[in-house]
Amino acid sequence: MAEFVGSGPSLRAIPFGPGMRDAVELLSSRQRLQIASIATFVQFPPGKLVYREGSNAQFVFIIAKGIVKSFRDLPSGKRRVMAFLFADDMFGLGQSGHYVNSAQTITPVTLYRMRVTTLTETLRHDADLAFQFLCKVTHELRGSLRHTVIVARRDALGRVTMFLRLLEQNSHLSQDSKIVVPMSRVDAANYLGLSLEAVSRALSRLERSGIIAFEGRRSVRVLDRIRFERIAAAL
Amino acid sequence: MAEFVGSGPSLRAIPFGPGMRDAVELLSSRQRLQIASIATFVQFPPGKLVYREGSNAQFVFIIAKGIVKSFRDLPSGKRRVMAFLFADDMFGLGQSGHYVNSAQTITPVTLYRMRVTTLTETLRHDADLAFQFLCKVTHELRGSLRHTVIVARRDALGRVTMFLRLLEQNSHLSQDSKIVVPMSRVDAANYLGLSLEAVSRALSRLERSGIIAFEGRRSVRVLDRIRFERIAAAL
DNA sequence: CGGACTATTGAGACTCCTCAACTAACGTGG
DNA sequence: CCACGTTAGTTGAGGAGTCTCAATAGTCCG
Repeated sequence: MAEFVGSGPSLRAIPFGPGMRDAVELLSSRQRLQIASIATFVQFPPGKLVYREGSNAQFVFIIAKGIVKSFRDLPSGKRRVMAFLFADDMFGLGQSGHYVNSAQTITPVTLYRMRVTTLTETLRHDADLAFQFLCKVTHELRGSLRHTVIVARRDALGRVTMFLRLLEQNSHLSQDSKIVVPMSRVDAANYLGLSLEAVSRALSRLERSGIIAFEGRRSVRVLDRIRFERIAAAL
Repeated sequence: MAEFVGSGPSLRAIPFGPGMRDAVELLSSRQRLQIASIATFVQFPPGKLVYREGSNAQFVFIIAKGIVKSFRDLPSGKRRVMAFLFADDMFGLGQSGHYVNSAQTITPVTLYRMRVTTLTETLRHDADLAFQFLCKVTHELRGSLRHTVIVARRDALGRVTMFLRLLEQNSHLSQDSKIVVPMSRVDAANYLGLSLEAVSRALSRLERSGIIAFEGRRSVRVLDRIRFERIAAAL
């Protein structure tokens, strides 16, 4: 088995209990080692399909590094991106042994890969670990609810603005109002339930209005935080 | 403490592991008794606010009977219904000790109420129970993803049709294509991200097209299953 | 440097939202 | 039992916004 980077996998989440705040590394070093002991270390290039919707859900994954999209293809041929997944996120929990979404890498990605059966067995014997996974999935549920709120908006401008804010909050790296947009416009559009033209137009309007400024196509800086937040909140 | 009905609380969900299918009662009778031992039995009339968004998240709830809506009020005054909750559903898992949504009863409701601290303590000492809660939250996460797919559609007709299908799958009682719609048009509209006029028009169109027939305002029968499913799938 | 892909911009059609009026249903009190 | 008021739901007309189709510009990679 390959060597594990750092101190092993982690699960970023905000617990539901009182007295804790902001993002928390859920796992103790003991728990990280425990997961590491049942996980395999795998790497993927960008654009690689990790698994396909409906296929046999053998593995659960935790991201060590990189970005993954979870998506679903609809009968019409449209594609819905259900979530963008970052470091310390978990994915691959299916339904009745089958994946409900497809998963594909966006950047080069490093994953911890565990057999569902092995993970299940481990969780059934370690209450603390199972509880941390519960916190993590609850955290993902909240993320999904936020996504629903974004998608339910009618105006493209507001959706795109909320999306940028989401990326900003997510990337621990975002310094001095610089937001990295690691995915393509098409992926963003599929996440937001918009056409890519609408995404492009909304970004253009934000730029022309002096609210944001592009630094290359994959990086934006927020110039007018007041108006930025006003648009995001005006739903 | 009041007496508990039946065999105690349950958690309906579809596990992610292999070899299981369809809705499953997650909890063993031992686990039900364990939850019952830390839960209080509470009843609410229709339209009663169970808790308010942002307030202190002291309790977690499991529904024994009745229907609850979980919603969020937006700055504009609009209301987003994030989920309708039915028997054996759990709700009240907040963030950092605060509820992220408000919860309100729709029908008369009977709830199992547990202190978060007590539940947490229990889960930390019972790996099997924690694992079942994990399955349940995973199940709710899938429900939220379905919701996102529905809301991301542009056409009101399709959204309303998918909503009816959702209700049909959810209500264990739905016999011979009769679907009970227990919530108001406004609640449905807030769930679907539509105006109530749009919901009303969509239902009217479905009825005029001969696809559904109303039996009172809160009950519909699917007459043309083929076209019904075609509309639901045509996104 | 060329080609394929990604992204931007423009014009017309369609759908939903808003505003408004109207109808139906329900519960209350006389 | 009925009249009334309140709430819920239906239907209509105009305006705003996005989607689609189409063409152009920019970018990445061989």
